[in-house]
Amino acid sequence: MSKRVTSFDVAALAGVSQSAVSRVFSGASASKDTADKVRRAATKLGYRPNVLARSLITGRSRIIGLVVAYLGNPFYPDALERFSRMLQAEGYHTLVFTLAEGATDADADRVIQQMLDHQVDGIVLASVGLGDALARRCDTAGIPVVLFNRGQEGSGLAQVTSANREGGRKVAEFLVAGGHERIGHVSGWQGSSTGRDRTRGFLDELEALGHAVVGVEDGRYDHAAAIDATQRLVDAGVDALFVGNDHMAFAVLDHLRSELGLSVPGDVSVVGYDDVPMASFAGYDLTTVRQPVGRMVKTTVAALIEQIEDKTAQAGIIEIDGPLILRGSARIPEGLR
Amino acid sequence: MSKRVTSFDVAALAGVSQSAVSRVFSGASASKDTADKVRRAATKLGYRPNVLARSLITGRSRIIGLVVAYLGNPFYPDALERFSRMLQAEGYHTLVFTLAEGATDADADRVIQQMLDHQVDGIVLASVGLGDALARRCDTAGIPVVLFNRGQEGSGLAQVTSANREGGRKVAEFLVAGGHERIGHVSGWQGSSTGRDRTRGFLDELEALGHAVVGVEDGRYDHAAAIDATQRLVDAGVDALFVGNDHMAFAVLDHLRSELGLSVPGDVSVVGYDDVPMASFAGYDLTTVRQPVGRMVKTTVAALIEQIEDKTAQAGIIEIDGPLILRGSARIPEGLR
DNA sequence: CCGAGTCTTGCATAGGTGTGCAACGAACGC
DNA sequence: GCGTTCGTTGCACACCTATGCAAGACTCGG
Repeated sequence: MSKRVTSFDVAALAGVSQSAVSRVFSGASASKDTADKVRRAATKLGYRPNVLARSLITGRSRIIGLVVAYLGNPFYPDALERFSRMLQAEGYHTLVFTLAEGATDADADRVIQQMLDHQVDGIVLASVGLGDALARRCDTAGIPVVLFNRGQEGSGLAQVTSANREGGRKVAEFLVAGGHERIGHVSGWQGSSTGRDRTRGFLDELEALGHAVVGVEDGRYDHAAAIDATQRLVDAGVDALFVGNDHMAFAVLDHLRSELGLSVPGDVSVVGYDDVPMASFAGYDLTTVRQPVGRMVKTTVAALIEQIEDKTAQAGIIEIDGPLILRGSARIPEGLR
Repeated sequence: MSKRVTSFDVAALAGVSQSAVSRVFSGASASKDTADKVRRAATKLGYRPNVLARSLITGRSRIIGLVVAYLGNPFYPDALERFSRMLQAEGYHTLVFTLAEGATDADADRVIQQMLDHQVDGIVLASVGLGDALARRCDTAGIPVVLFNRGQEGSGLAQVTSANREGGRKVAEFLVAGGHERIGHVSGWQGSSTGRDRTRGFLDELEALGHAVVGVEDGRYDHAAAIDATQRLVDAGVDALFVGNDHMAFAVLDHLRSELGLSVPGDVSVVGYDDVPMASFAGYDLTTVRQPVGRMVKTTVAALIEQIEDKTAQAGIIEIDGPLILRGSARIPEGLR
């Protein structure tokens, strides 16, 4: 390993000052002539600017902290992959932090501190399960934050979600149009805004259509809890279930078919939320509301970068609408066939 | 936002020199007395050492580059989550790079350069799909590298995989014991060591038991390719299939049941490889060889850190054995019930 | 031909830490 | 009491780049 080549080495070979080299590589103004000389010398020596030194002085690391709780729900790996790719394209990099669901405030503080230590330029909080405290602390630290797939009322933080209430509404409309009479709901975690919003949109629309809900059980975005909830709703005699996300819906389908021997959608229709890749597998073939991950990620990145580059940028609340994807797990109304 | 507090501020308040502060926080020797004074002043001011400055001077960033190709196969998100958590526990952080499967050497170089720019202390290459060129370049750059779930013959690089040949062998033994007569194989990508090794172990054992294979088709770890392969093997009349990983096995199961109307394991037994969480879902209930992700990740991290801390450490090849998990997708021999 | 204005360039310094070196004091053996 | 050794501390510098400032080069209109 040879010694690391610095901007001074390049300057010496090119016959200019170190500042000239710096200016060429940081995009500042420089004459065509010197720029050429510098570039030639740089490639000859294999020079690359030292990111650490650069960050140290500019105070900008071009690193984004991505906090995520649980990658078992395939929606998040998908998002993570897109975040990494998109940030890479924008010249940023992704430092991943995992924070278990049951994390205490002390854990959250530790993660925040570590992100501060690395001087991340911005933070994406990508998990419903992450407590409000974390978001507040990020914001207090003066670092741009965007909540991804997660809202927080009145926090003033930027947030990008799908149109959860509208999505819930669509499902209600669809199930009623399908002629279902005893509709139940395995909700997403009611401690999260996504869970609450989907539930509210669903229930509001049911009411507007003159239908009562047979029962609402909190599945807490958890496999086992969803199965318990399903059991209770089946006991109550449902003929349709709206499940708060696909991850739970798979558990629900398995339980209905394998444990209870019920036919889907013959005995019970099931509708999920997310449209993760697996939802289209023939084994599940799940009717579900699509969260347009690509657009959500793109929007999140754009919002974050805007905040980074212009500290006065207003933090907005952005909802992205997604369609209901019709598949085989729920009876389809005549008019839509 | 107040100004950032530096070691000089702490030194002034504690009545010592800046070097004393540095020594206290970097674990060098210092008297109990000064250490106390420094710590008190530090907490009072809320001081934390600047990681960038520290990395700049020591040349160690305490950041690990994790290169991953495709998170659609749920084995990798699982591994990623564990890597992040485990590295965090060891005081390292995870910078994620995605490299599409069809990435060119130029793409690979770009990623390498970016990792070098950030002075990562080590690199984990966690994807079968990543070309050999990338691994070589990482190594040439003089940065510790460990291949995760991916081998490379004669490269001299450290690598951690499961015992793929032994795994393939177990499957052959199991299927033969189950009385299957027409055994086929949808292989993992034959361009990867994992794919080749599983296939080789499987075929060697079949031969040793006096069985011929009906057919071997390369599924290339790809959904669509696996379905094509399955179709050809079904046409050839198989009564059992060993599929190169779970991700493909799900596609195979769906195709067999939904498209071809076959019963599993009545008409065809299916065995996968990985034991991703989804394999235990009732909808698939897949018999499969477990890759012990937890131990694989732990081993990888340990090997990497050893290389980082002792540059002369020998890079070894480590294989971790995993059991065959018996579920409902393959006929179980009498003796094992 | 001159003055004003614009672009370019080098000098010097900042950014915050780790560490070699030398000095210093204390402890200790004789 | 003196020489030696060892642990502690401060000084100064290194790490590598970006940038304010001032001076120089250059353009252009009158």
